[in-house]
Amino acid sequence: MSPRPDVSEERRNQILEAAALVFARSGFSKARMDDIAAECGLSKGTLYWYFNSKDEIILAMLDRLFERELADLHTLQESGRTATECLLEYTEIAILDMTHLLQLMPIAYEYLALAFRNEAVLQALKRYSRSYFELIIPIIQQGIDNGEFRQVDPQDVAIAVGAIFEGTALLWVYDSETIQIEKHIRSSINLLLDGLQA
Amino acid sequence: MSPRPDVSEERRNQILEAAALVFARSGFSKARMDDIAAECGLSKGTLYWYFNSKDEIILAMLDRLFERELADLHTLQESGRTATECLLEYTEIAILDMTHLLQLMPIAYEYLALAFRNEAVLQALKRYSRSYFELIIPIIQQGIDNGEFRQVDPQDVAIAVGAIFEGTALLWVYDSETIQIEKHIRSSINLLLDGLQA
DNA sequence: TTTATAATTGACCAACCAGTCAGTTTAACT
DNA sequence: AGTTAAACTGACTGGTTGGTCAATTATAAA
Repeated sequence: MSPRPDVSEERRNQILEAAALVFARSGFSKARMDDIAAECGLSKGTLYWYFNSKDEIILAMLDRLFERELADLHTLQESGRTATECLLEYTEIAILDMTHLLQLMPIAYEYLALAFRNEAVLQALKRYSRSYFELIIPIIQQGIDNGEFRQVDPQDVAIAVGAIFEGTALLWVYDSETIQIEKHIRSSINLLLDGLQA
Repeated sequence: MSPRPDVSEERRNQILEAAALVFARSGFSKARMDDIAAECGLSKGTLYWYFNSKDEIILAMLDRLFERELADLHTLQESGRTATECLLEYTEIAILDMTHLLQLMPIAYEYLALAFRNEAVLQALKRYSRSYFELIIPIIQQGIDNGEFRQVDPQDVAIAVGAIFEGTALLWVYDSETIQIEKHIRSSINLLLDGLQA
């Protein structure tokens, strides 16, 4: 029945990959559909065969980005180690993700701006955020339970950790000469961990 | 010699005020010059009398935003109090600024995205960032010198503090139901301060 | 081969909007 | 009252670009 093999998945990936590049280079609004088409070696018409609009491409691309990052975080194994070790490994994974995504950073911030005006984007962010908390709060709770950390609100700590990750990346945009993402995320997390010792 | 009184300052303010509203509402690119004109009750022609382009309005508006915030931070008096007290007061001022600027938050993130592609924007961010460090590092240094804090790198701490401010605001965008900016900035800063005690 | 249809193309269109400018109004100074 | 020039207006234009679609191509199945 299908007179040609189904290349939908391949094409969609191809398009989203190209879109990420072009959006990072020019920003969401300055990026033209023709640019994306050129970048992935397809025609504009084909983009519209696989996506209904420019906005749909933006949304799909960002969903994909977050999905990947969450997948990485879930590689974190809680095998018998201490909570401190878990948090430190978590830190290394997050740093790795971040350095991979450096070139896509501008997109992340446009996405945030978008969240104020687009319910779908906001929901995606919320899902991502909550997955993060579900992952990290139990680790901290465990640290408290086994006497490794003093009595603190695990949610407060999780938020502090998250704020350090996101905030350091943000400060790096402010001044990439002064801020070294890897070094300063590590030092901030360590300062925090020091304050948690029982 | 001037056949009419000089209203330049007044007009420029009026335009920038309106631009902030419209940009926050629609985003930089969707916002039309006609919208800004309508918002401030002037004609499009008049906007171009005071500014050469839409971009120039964006730049001026953001300079203004940062200028104000820095001015607020400089109200911080270091009069004889402890470094801890200084940092806590600093925190309260930053929280106050942030809650005032909540509705302008989307602009802040578009601005960040812009920084990757616009040297002028990047420079403005860098200036702002460095003013912040010049303000806060000495406070921490003082805390170390008088034995209030243990031996740490003051710059590392300053970066951690900054990351907590910016990062918490960012997490709030992710999930404003879970994150309470005021409460969680305070709790994170306190966790950090705990780790600094000598 | 022929057929059927999914996949692809790119010229084209219509809407949009930053920026222009010829003309009008206002108020300080004669 | 008249003169001057800054301040202001808004209809208009030209370049741009998201989205369309009639035509074309590729390929699995008959």
